[in-house]
Amino acid sequence: MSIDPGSYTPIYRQLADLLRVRIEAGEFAPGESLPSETRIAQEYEVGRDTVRDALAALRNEGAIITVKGAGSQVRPQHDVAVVRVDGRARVAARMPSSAEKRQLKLTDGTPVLVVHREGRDEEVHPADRTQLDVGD
Amino acid sequence: MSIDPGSYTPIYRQLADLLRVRIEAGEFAPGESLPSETRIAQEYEVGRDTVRDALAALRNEGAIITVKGAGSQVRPQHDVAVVRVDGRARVAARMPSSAEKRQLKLTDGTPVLVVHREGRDEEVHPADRTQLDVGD
DNA sequence: GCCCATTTGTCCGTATGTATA
DNA sequence: TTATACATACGGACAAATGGG
Repeated sequence: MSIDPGSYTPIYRQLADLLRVRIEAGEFAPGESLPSETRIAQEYEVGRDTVRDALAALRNEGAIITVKGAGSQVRPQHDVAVVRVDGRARVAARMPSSAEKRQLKLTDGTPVLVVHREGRDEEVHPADRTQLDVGD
Repeated sequence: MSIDPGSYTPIYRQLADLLRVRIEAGEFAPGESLPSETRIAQEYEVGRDTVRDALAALRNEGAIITVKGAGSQVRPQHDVAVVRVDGRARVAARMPSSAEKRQLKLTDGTPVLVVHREGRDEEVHPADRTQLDVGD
């Protein structure tokens, strides 16, 4: 499979799909680095900006993380903290505000879980390392 | 408040902050269009690319939605469907796969809620129009 | 239905700054 | 210190979608 410049699907999206397949196939282990943007641009014969668009898409869907100066890697799996939610509650999810993102040290593509309970403050949990245990 | 090109905070981020403030102040109602990228670029005297970076940040945090050919608008609030979750369950949140994004017609910056229950199929709900009612 | 102006999307280029190793 | 890699910011050009007339 390769890139078709004549396709109606944008190149950066085709490239993101190709990289996603390689990631899911296990070609890059979690925590392992992908090739550099320049390298990928050479391999697929596209501009670096196009590569960056593809990597941005993968970041925003939580597939990879990127560290300035160091490169991109498959998103490492965190240990999951199971948070018990007693009693009746409302649970929602959303993207963090920029303040929450800083405070909780959230990477791009990481939502938060929000727990509302009667008479209590709202709880906000990072979704990349939290599961809720609810009910009963 | 204005943009300081000499700041250590990137221009596109300063611009995103400025626009976020204007949105939160109610200058643009939900569903109401923001000025065009070109217009914003002129107003703040920055390149269109910088404006696009700022708008992308706002999209990915769920603050706005953008429609090709039509512009960006403050994210309209959906009616929330409350989904009752009976019994014990595990609840998580993550960004949708590209397939889920298409199927559920999710806009950028919209996570999904995932409900795991013993002996049942996993349930996936769009977080921009779903809340879970859990417990008891 | 069609045309047209507007607007966003895609893709490329260059240059410079900053973080990492 | 040096080299590599990503981040930011500007520019231009054309494609594609929208909406109004």
